[in-house]
Amino acid sequence: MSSKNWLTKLRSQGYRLTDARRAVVETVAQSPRALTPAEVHDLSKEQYPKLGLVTVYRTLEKLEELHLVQRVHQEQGCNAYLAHAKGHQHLLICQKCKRAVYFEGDDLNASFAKVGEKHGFIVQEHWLQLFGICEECQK
Amino acid sequence: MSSKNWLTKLRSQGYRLTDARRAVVETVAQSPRALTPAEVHDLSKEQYPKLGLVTVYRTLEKLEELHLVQRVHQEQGCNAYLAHAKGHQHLLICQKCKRAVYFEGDDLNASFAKVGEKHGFIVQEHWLQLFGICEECQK
DNA sequence: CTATAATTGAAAATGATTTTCAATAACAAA
DNA sequence: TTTGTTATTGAAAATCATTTTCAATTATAG
Repeated sequence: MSSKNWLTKLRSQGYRLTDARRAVVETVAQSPRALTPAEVHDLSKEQYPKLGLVTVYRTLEKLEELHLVQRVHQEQGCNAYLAHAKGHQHLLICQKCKRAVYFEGDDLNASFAKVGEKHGFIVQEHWLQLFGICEECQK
Repeated sequence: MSSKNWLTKLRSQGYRLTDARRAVVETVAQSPRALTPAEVHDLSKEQYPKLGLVTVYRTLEKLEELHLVQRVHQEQGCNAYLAHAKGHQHLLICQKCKRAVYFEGDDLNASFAKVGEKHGFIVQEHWLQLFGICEECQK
């Protein structure tokens, strides 16, 4: 989904479209990797220099609420945001350049339910992330 | 591994055994769920009231370094510590009581490598956690 | 028992995030 | 358009978790 659609969705939820929001949305929507609020701030200021860090936090909060971005957990921290994929997908993250790629894993659900059963649990959610080295970084 | 073994390991690494450390170790070693530093502090003070929160942080840091505990990531936060399992295991966490149970998933490695391949990645690590409701909490 | 050096807790410092607030700007309605 | 209302903004202050500093304490080697 492009940044234009994100703005449309924001608007349709009653939020106003401002230059600050446009800058944040563009930055996050086109990033190949998850970004921290501070990174979003730095990058977005190139487009809109007046942007305050507080507004970045507030905008990311709204984007998460609308499921346009998701929080990504990594060794280095758990406060980075990435454009959300449609449906339930999992992440493959490059340990070098941090590039994030979504993949489906629907065939796993059954085996997860089975693991739960074995321990008396009813499994309702799962969290799966793979870490490795991407094609680019292998060179 | 019991708290006694943890103390032995600490000692064998040259760390001194103090009442503060004994209290923290006992608390974490016998907990069925991951605990935040603040929770460890509260619980351990029952055994050793003088205990400072700073010492809890420092002790958890050492326990993590010795692979006696691991950090657990959850919706509510990513700063909770749990007794570590032997080898590489995954977690099954109850969404109600937070009880954590380890399970093996070695058969998954091959399918993870395949997913990576499909995207040009060499997969080196993975992160898997299941969330659900445990037997107790289903009642 | 003693000397040394690790460990401690309190207080201060740090860093990330949130709240407060007056000024600004988006946009619905005229 | 213009205007009025109200959401949004950025700066500064407040908060909260974590880390650092430091002088006093205490574990332990000898």
